[in-house]
Amino acid sequence: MSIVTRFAPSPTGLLHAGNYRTAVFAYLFAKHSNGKFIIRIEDTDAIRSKSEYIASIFEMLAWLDLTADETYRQSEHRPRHRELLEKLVADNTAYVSKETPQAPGDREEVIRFRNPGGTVSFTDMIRGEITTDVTDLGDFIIARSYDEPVFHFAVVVDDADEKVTHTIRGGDHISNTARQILIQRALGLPMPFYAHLPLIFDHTHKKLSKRTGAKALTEYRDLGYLPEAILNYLAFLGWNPGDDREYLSLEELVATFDLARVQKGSATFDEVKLLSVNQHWMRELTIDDFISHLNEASVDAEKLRKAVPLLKERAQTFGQAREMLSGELSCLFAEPELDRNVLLAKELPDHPGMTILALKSLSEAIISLPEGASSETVKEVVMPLANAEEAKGKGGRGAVLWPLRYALSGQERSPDPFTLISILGSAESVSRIRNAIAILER
RNA sequence: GGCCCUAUCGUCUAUCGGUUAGGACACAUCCUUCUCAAGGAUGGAAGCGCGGUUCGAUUCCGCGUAGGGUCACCA
Repeated sequence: MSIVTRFAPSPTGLLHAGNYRTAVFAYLFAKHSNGKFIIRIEDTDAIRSKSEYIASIFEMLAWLDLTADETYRQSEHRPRHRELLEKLVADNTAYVSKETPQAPGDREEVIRFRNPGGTVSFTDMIRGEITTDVTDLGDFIIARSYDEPVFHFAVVVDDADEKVTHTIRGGDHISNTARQILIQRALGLPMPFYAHLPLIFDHTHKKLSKRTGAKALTEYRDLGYLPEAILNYLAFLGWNPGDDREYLSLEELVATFDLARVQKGSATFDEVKLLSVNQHWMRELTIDDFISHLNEASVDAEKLRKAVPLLKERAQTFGQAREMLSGELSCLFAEPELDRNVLLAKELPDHPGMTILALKSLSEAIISLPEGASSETVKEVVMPLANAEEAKGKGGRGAVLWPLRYALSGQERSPDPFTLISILGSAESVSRIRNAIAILER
């Protein structure tokens, strides 16, 4: 059997990670066995559905690299829905019912399904057999009018028409399944396999929802998360490959994915873990790719290239990386302002002027450095001077390295001076050191 | 409240009756070190409770408890 799965979002807002997670699972399951992955936009709610949300869904799915084999809009199927609705009413398995409107927008006439009662059960691929007593559902509404089918009806018809073999969706649909099966039977349609995914909780331990502050996936993209990280993290919420691997690419996920390893219990969305997954994937990037993701045109390109290792080691998102470029790492691109007292922080009281002497010999050593010297080379030249100071037994290496690093960075916390010099180049480094000496001599 | 689902470290999870209950993230300590970051090492940290079944239960069953989902003319 050729597998067909679908992702059926409703475009009534920007989708969050929980929504896209069902897309990820449906996609992985289909692609694992070379099946089809369908996207069906459930836009039957004409009032709340917005085209901008539809655009966003396709945009984000493309961003995640989840490509659909077919795409549909539920609203395109109106004629088909109408046809089957009429059939049901003609069969007397559904009927037009006079109503007293309870809320604004309510119709005076709706179509209700004649509930046969009894119990309905199905075998969920993740949870096993689930049985529901369908009697207490009553004669539920399946359409507001012949041209306005309600979700349960449209889903059943569309899944069948689109030849969906596996309906993979969130666990919050479990209780909808029984009534959908009832409609299926009345229509004589085949029942797909069902797989209800464990829900994703937020920090309040409730189903992820925009109402309680779940971020839209677009926000993560804008914050500088990598799609491969989101994908990786989402796939691991409620599933695991069965071994100790933690970082899998889309290709590897497709190869490994198995519904049998999907968890039954809900999982809590953990931004801290997401961050670390994202950092992993950032570190996998080549320097060029990293820079293009950074998209930071306002700084010196050559220095930026050299700063990438620093960013990879410190930033967990590209947003953070950009912040660093204008914050703690800004000294790489602009001359720092120095505070005389900080410069002298490691100066020994009985050695007035020691810092000046140290900086002077440092600048002499650094000026002779070859162009493009690596931080290791710099270290080989600078460290002996610091060690010599330590050998004197007074200030230690810090007496040399602290003023050096501060002269270069203007910050009490920064990357080590060797790395700074290798990025700044010897000329600029010496100029900054001389600037520091001038401040001390003032 | 009715119905349904779920239950291993703080979090994501491994274990498909027999393990010193493993890994990852986070955390702590140490090492490295002028600072920060990274890195390395080490450590603390879990089977919800009670009954069964069994030679043996985290694992199977029942009950309890807890949490969640769902009860729309939204999807």
